[in-house]
Amino acid sequence: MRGAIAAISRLEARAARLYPLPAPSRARSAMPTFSESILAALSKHTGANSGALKLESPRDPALGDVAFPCFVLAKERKQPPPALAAELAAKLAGEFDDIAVVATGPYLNFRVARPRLAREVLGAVEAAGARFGGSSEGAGKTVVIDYSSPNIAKPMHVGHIRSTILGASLVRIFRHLGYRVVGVNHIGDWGAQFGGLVVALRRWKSQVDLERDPVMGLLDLYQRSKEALKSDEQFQREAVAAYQELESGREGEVRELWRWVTEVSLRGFNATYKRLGIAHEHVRGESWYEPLLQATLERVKAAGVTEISEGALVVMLGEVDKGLKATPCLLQQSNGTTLYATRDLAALFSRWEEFAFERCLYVVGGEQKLHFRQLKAVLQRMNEAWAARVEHVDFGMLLGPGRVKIASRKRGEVLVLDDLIDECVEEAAKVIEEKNPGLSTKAQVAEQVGIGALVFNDLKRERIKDVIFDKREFLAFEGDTGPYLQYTHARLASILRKALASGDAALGAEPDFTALENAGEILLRIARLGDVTRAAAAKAEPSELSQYALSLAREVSTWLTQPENRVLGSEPRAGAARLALVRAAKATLGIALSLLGMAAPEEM
RNA sequence: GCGCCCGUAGCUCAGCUGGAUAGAGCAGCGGAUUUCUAAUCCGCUGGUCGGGGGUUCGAAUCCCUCCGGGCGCGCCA
Repeated sequence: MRGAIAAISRLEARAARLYPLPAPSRARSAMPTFSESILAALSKHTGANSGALKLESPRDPALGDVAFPCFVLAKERKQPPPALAAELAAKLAGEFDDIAVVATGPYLNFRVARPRLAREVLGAVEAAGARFGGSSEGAGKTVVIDYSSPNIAKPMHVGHIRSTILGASLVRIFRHLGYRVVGVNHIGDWGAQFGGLVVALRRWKSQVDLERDPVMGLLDLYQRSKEALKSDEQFQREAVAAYQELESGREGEVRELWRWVTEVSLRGFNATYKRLGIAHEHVRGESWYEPLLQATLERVKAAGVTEISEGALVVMLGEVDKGLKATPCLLQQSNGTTLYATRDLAALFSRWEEFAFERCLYVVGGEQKLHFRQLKAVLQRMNEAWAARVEHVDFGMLLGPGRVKIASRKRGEVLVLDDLIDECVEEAAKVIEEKNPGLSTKAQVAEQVGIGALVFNDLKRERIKDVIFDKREFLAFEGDTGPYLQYTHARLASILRKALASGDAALGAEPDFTALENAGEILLRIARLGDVTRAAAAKAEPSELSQYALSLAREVSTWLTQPENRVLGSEPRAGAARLALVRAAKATLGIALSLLGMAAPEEM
């Protein structure tokens, strides 16, 4: 994937040399953007603070580019909104030479002359390059994102897909905004079940294939150990002993086996992550926090918020969160052992001390809402001011067609993530064979498109919504899918490639932006990438960007299809303007795809 | 029982944090191909925004209530 990106940027650089866009430098520093101009003029004539004036988009693009609803102001002035709109329209008429103002009922609609709009938007894209839509709002701030977090000794299955894909996208989004991002993989490498696994390894190692695919072999052993734990008392005793030995920290056979299991599991995970373009900054197993558990308990106790209830150590939470009055947080069982919450609390303290994060996001399914709400409430009771920085980024469940549960662990059926990815890639390869058999990079593109379909399927709706996992639907590669976005990108790339190859007359020409008269929606859409990216980060909601990318791709596709917008071989100055639009749309769509964690192929 | 979430076209979802006539995709029907890539585009059909109250100049959006569905609820993770 890295290679492809390098190739794209080489092409970009070459294209930029051949047909430079209007120099944005002076325009950006000296001239306000059209929305700034509009806000300033409104502020001047209404006396209202420009921050209090809210601009929006007209319902119908034919009405204008930017709208100002006059209701609020009209009420203050005890004036009918349409009258105020008309009055303001008259006053503002003389303010601009390239922005038209009309009053439409209670609305004031502004339309920016296409040359100005184009210069401004295309110039901003050109100036920012790959950083377009980004900012430096996160400079000096750290965001910790806990995502994916699989358990060892089992392959990643469809159940891990949502956290992995959502988290990976959030990592990219925050990074684009200048944050230092620490992607954390909190590996489940601890627990009583490893006692059973160790015994299973001792007994049946030779009966399974641990050579070719160790993780699948381990899964087999893990399932057999679960059976044996139920029926075989000798096995049970050995398993308990093995887990005790593991917990003791003693070096020996048990520790060695456990370490080996961890290693091969991580190796397997990393192969999958590599295909998805994912690399965590911080990989740490639950086991790492074991030595900190006593100190964590002491710390909570010292804060004076614990009590003993039915023999267990708990923190009552009703006083900081009424909804939790019936559900205290258990930190230590009556037999002395610690719990899930204890471990997460230990990890949280450790992360705070290590990273002093601005936000700490847990990309974990909605089933665990109570757990994270309790963790935050414990912090609140301890008067930790940073409790508010901890967020549970919850998401809906993965369901099969007909809303039935899939990947039920109880029955031991696992839909292995790698197999699923393979299936998507194979399907993509078939479509390529059918649509574009001459493509020289078939295998690479099939990988990009297949994975793109899978990733986008998970990101296109709000994360809280359940995902109906219907292969027939997202392997169709039609409509609102990842491949649709990639295809649009490839078509734009194709135009640029052909312009370069043929030495089109538009390449050296001075752009005539009046040729972009009917491209206003696209330009306005491009201009919004920054707002959308910020919203996606603020809400921890990648679907903001998915929906944005779909809108942009739809508008671009429509525009490209109209014969009058033909780029190549048209009148050179008009062609130059259209070529500039194509370049900016491609760059913008490419950035959006990359923020979602998808490849943007040049051809497909 | 308690806590939280969801309910918009036949299906899957948008709806710019309260604004103008509620929009896409899929499915169905009908069109566009000597293609700057038809993995596309255009048109048609399809709506009591779960029901009922309320707040507001204005509600799919905010509040209350009921209905339907889901998730969770101390010694698992």
